[in-house]
Amino acid sequence: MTRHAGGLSIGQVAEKTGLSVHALRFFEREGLFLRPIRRSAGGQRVYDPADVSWLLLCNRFRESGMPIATMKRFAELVRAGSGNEPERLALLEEHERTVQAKIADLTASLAIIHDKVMTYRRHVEEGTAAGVWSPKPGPGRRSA
Amino acid sequence: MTRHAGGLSIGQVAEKTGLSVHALRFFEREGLFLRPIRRSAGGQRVYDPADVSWLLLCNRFRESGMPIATMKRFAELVRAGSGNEPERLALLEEHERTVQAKIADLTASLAIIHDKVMTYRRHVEEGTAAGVWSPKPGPGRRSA
DNA sequence: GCTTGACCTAGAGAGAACTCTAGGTTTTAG
DNA sequence: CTAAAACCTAGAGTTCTCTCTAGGTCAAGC
Repeated sequence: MTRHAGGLSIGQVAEKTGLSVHALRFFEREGLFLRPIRRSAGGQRVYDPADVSWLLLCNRFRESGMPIATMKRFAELVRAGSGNEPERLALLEEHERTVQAKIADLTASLAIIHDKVMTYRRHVEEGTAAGVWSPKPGPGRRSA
Repeated sequence: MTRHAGGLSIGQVAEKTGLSVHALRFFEREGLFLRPIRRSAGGQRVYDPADVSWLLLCNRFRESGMPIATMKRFAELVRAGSGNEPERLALLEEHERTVQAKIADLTASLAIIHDKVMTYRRHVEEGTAAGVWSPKPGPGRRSA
């Protein structure tokens, strides 16, 4: 695809964003873009750098577990133009809380997992087996 | 179900673990338990307290994003009895790293999301709109 | 001008982890 | 004893997020 005023092909955008071309088309069908993607004379997609920035933000949302439906909602608000900033803010704040909660949960789980790791390390080093799970909870307790 | 020597019904286990009875049967089919679940004379499942402890650990694994296939692998190692502790340790260590990475990613995303939240807060308070996404990147830059 | 690689659409398929259904049996409470 | 609640199996269905296929079209290099 010849340069369309700084335009990028779907393949180039895929490379820059780490998303597959399939995923980019999928996102478009889902209405995640801020505006219609331009097309070349031959019908191929032409992306602007702004689309790439937006996709990078979307990627952050995705990586932090935001469902596509929510990204879509956010995109709709942005597309609707100014006036709904409080709604956008509310959406972002809620997602922020969600992410904070997720981090807290993971951190709690991590502590427990780390505990098991330490327990197993001791056992492996010392060649003992006490305190780890066994099929029939043999002589002692079962806990690691 | 009459008490089978401290045994618990599937419903009781569901309540204690927060898993649905469907999920418990599913886990069993998937081979996530450390040993076959006993059955009452009438064919109903009878769980031991040890099964509940194991499920609670499994829940931690699940909540921290461990795939069922990996939990199954861990269960298999435990079922196989002692001797494979180094393998169990390796599995746990890898999961620990995965969780750490996940927390790091989320933390990075959170920083960016928090940034956007702060930006929007300012805009909403001041009634301005500069610096936030708009459909046609109007007068200024587009970044928030 | 032709081959090769990138791109197009519409829609099917995948897989992860459940969840639910249908049709029937067992337990428990009154 | 009986009715309701809980349980059983096997297997189909759901949700989410892509991913892949089939059957072409478009673009770029030699």
